[in-house]
Amino acid sequence: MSDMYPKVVSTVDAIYHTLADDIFSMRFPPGAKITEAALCARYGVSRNTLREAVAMLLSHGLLVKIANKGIYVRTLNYSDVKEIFRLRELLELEAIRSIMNSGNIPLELVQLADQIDENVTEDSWDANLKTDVQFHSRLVASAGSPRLHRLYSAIFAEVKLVIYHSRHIVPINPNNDSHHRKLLAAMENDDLAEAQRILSDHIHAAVESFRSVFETDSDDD
Amino acid sequence: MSDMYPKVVSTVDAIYHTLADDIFSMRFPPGAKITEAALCARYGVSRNTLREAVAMLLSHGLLVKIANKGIYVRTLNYSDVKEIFRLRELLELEAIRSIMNSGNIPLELVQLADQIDENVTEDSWDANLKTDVQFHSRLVASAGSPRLHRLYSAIFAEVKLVIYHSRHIVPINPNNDSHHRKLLAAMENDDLAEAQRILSDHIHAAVESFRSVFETDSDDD
DNA sequence: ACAAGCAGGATTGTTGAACAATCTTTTGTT
DNA sequence: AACAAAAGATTGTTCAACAATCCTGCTTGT
Repeated sequence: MSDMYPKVVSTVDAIYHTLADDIFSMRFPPGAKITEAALCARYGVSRNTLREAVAMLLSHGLLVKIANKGIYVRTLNYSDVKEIFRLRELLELEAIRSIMNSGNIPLELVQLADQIDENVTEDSWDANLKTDVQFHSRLVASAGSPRLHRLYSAIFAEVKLVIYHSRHIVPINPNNDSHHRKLLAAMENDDLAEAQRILSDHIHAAVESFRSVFETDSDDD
Repeated sequence: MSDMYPKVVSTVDAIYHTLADDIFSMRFPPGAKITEAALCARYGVSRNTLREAVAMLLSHGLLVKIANKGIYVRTLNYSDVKEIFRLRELLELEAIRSIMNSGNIPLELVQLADQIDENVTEDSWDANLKTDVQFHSRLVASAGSPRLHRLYSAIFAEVKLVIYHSRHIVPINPNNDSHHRKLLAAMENDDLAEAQRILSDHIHAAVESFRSVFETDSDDD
């Protein structure tokens, strides 16, 4: 991090996001070995600062450390994807319950859902995906439970890893029939079971669409 | 950390646990201000190492940071307790589903449940509590999902904070009727609904027993 | 007497360099 | 060719320094 006039976020946070982006974009592909010295040079920060950022990435599952040996970019197989999305489902279902319990659907979510549907006809596939990711992130954030959000953060980095790494491979968009709007409608309608069913279907469909990307020979179930 | 012949765990890990213990035992009471320099002196480690440990405590919720100001020991109110135990319930229920799905109950859990019941007549209240905590921790660990365990870690430090801080205040032991054995029996019996009910009751009873300890005037439901 | 503001001290944020511990690779000897 | 020792690379940890920010208390002008 070179010159930045008034410090807005901590250097550690900035490096965290920069490094995460480099992983999402495959500039550091799965399995790649990471050396602290190389990253310090790349980002222009001290080793201590970098190590704090790396520690976060480790705790969020984007990096894997082998003691005294090295740090590697996480390699995911299809079992991992299923595990990640199962936990994601669990937490988002809780967010839905919490929001419905509070009695009002945040406008922010409605806007994001609309945005997704509007863009679906255009060829802005990447922007659409980003909005989709944001919808789910904000869904959990609006549940009003800082700890639920904390737990979600601990799995969401891997969710993004899955989504972004299959960005140009996944055969067809599984989100093109207004899942998000229907979900919010069910929540508005006070129909918890329906809302949960829509979310679960949405997530299960996503997992299924990732099968071809992450399934390898050495992968049971 | 002074002399230790062959290094077993990293210094950061050691400091993490030592500091956590100091918080659990109220040597650093809730709301206490923590200064890095003081902790470095207390534990005899460098500031960088200490900062890495503190970062973990922050991500687990035991410490709270206010930027450029200081670090404070988390102060919990009854709303926090309810939130913490709700999430704990969510994750442990998932662990139960996962274990039952795998088809066999780990012996380790049976042994811990037996140990709890055996000790309940003795006056070893503290040891019993520790075993209870361990049971739930191992329950999630044996689910065979590293990420479920990771999420659980992100909330379990606060669970321990609640339990240990009310150690000598909570009126009566809510665990004295073989909850754990009954839970395992239901799991053995392939009765998911019953197992879930037992766990939820166990947790809700615990939360209720903490009400008097954590409830303050400025605390709505 | 009292509010504004400035100076000084304390604490965090970040850097750079150093050395020990451990792992990997190369080299050297038989 | 095989095994052992030396050299190199990387992580783990420490120390010292300085910048940025916050808190405190004092000075000063009215």
